[in-house]
Amino acid sequence: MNDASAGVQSVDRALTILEVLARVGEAGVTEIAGELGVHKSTAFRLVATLESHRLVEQTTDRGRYRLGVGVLRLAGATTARLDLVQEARPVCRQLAADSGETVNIAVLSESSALYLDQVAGSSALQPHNWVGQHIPLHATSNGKVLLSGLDDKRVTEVLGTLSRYTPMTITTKAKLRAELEDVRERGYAVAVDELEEGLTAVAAPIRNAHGDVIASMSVSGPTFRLPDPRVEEVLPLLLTAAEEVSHRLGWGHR
Amino acid sequence: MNDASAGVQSVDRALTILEVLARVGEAGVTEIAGELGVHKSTAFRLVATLESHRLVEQTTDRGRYRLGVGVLRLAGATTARLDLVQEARPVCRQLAADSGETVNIAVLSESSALYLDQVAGSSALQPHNWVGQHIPLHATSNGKVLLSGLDDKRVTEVLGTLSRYTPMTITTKAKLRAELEDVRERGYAVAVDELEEGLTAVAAPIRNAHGDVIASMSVSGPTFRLPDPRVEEVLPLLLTAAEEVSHRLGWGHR
DNA sequence: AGAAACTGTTTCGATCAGCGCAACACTGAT
DNA sequence: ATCAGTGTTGCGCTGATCGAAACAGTTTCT
Repeated sequence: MNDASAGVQSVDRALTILEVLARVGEAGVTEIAGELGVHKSTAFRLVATLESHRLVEQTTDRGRYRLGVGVLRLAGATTARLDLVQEARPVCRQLAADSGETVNIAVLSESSALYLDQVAGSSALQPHNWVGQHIPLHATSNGKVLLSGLDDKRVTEVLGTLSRYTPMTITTKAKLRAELEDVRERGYAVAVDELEEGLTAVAAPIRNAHGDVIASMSVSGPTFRLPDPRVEEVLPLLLTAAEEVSHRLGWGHR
Repeated sequence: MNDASAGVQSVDRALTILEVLARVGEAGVTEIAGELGVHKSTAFRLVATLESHRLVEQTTDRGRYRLGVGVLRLAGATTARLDLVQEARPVCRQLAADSGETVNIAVLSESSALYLDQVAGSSALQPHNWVGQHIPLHATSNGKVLLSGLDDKRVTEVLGTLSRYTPMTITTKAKLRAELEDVRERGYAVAVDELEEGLTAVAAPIRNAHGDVIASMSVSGPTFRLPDPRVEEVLPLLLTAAEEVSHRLGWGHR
């Protein structure tokens, strides 16, 4: 049922209560006691202590308990320290090392993708630095991932005209919409020679605690170095990296 | 500094550690032990237990500790269960999309405004995550709206000294009272440069089935992007959004 | 280099905090 | 009125928890 390696049991039980409440939403003292395998009174005292720190509060009607605003307060302090770039950087470094290619982090910003961070791959020729640049959404893997997090209505709002950059660029909204559907289904996006000939990129979503797509992480490099089979190799690395960052930002189960 | 009525001391100390970390961001075992007035080893064991639940994590470089992702996971569960946030979130999203600015939900908590949720606007960088923070009531549009829902007697109880943050901050109770009267009449509140220079916000009340003001919804952004005429444009969007949430909470049907 | 002064971590025995028990107050249903 | 629930509280016993001291590393000073 529980991990044997606890530490301070009393604290361990209290924290387990928080997890139980997170799972079931609301619970009474008796129910909690049952879940922990301890006596009612024990559960009560633990809950009372949690309550004194406002981590739980009891509903007015019937003495049941739920998570309280103290949690949000802690979360506020957490996100202040755990911002996207700071959390993503070590993961990006690892991914860049493992794949040997350049890794980028981008967010949606005013109808384009804004590149927030970049970690160069191990290769000799350095790509140019995208950080701070606004890049069209429809012609990049990052852009497609970011768009895939929006509903159709917002996609329409955000998209202007789909400029052509190469013969491979997607320029019709219908085709783009179909592509976005694929991205949502597969959980990643690929762009080969769509923005620039000879440039291949693959991107995956980064989600926050609510499950919203708040950013995109990509691996990119010259097309000759990233042919289809190589992309297939890199993909699982990218996906686990993006998921790792999502988890750090609170994207838990359920 | 500490409340004498603790409950389970072991748990109380552990939770205090979380609060300390929320305040200072990062701390070592020794520092934490000093703050609690306990021995190093005690602090260590408590921290280790918190770590096993991922509520704190250890920075790689130097063995210091900070709040971890477990907090965010709990926060996600908390907002999911608070009916207010759950009902408000889609409306906030829409409002953020329509206005392009950041939308917040705040409630009254312990003589200050507690920010429960935030949806970032389409602008480039995330402004500042207010969620979980306690903000002074007299210097924010949200605060004024929340105060406007109280009668004069309760306003007096809740208000302490009105600290000055900028030259625009309202610092006399008489002036604030007059402002609150205006807010009640108009049904919204504005704050330009009152908490922070260059920050403009406009807020409207969210009411429950009884008509009480239970929360406040705001649109905020840099003053240069929200001059008077722009505020006038955003206002109707905000008012209908706030009313929509109020309706979802049961306000309106007799 | 070496020592001193810091870290965080581990071990261990004494002790007091925290546990289970049982009684309590209360609500709603039978 | 009785029962079956709830959350809450006082009280002794006991083992989980605490603090001291030793350990294993860094960084800093001499």
